[in-house]
Amino acid sequence: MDPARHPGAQPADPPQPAERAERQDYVLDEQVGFLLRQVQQRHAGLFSECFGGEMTPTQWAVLAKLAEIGECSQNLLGRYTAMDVATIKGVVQRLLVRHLVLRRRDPDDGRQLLISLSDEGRNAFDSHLADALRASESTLSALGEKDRAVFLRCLKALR
Amino acid sequence: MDPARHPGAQPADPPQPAERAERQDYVLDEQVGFLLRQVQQRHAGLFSECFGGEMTPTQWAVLAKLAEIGECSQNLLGRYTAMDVATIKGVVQRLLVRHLVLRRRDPDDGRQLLISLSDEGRNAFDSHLADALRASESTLSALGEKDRAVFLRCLKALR
DNA sequence: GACATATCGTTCGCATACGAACGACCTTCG
DNA sequence: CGAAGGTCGTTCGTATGCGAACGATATGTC
Repeated sequence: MDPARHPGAQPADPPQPAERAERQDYVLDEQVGFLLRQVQQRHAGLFSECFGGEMTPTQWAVLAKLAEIGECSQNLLGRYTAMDVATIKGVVQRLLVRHLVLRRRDPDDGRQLLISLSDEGRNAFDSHLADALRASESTLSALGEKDRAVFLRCLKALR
Repeated sequence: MDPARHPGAQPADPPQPAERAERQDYVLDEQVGFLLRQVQQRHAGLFSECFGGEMTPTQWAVLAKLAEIGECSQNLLGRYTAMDVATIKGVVQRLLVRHLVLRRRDPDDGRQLLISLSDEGRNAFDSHLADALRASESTLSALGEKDRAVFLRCLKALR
């Protein structure tokens, strides 16, 4: 099939040359957002593959951040891992069910919940560390050394 | 993290210097997936801002692709816009409710649904074209000309 | 101490995303 | 023709992601 060709499928009235020019200038496949979404999708697939489907990128991010900084309020944890309060709540909840994290009330601030890695969670982090590195590597495998550096620098600048 | 308790009398050469180095090497904020998610989130916010909250990136992608190629089966439209069959169904459904697209059975293939822009959808595309360009521009505003070119090239290679 | 304000966590609704299973339909091969 | 296999669309379940509203708690100010 040659789906890219739809010769006369749409009348495509020609009375507005200016708009038609603009319309031609807008190629979806050249837009940052569209490309970003696709790269993220591919990464998510590779990530799931590397982890044997046992962990999502966001769940891993929470484990990794907790391993990095230790016990932390749920709210702050969300900020560190770039998750909305509603999102971090769900992620923590699912990790709780799997006994990978612990949750307790902050004795000094009744509003906060303190989240930390359980022993099981720490083991999970250690045993999946290689998977995480492979996921990052796989995602970038199409780029050379130089491009990777520039690409990562750009990502940090755009975040 | 210091379970260096080796009850037995082992030769005790440096206890896994590789693993210890690995754990320190893994900084979440340096991982491509984590950065990608954040950049995408920022873009989504800018996109919503530019469009006055009237359109999501995926909905816009469908309109833009339909404007580009004309009538198209729902399945193929999903492939063009990088959406799962379950996802494209929802997006098309929401556009249908807003009367921005039309849907009809393919007379030559009873399985397919043919999706196309309505007049209203074409107007919406035209009137939001500037918003879309502003969204792309805003997302990349932190990068110079050269970096933008490299960045976009990398994104296309990683997709 | 009391009130205004701010923060934290929860919940709801909506919108992507994807895997899996399913029925309907088309094509191909024997 | 008829069976096998492929494609298309739908549905379900699960998991992000965000805005908004809400109650509970802390803090700052008077």
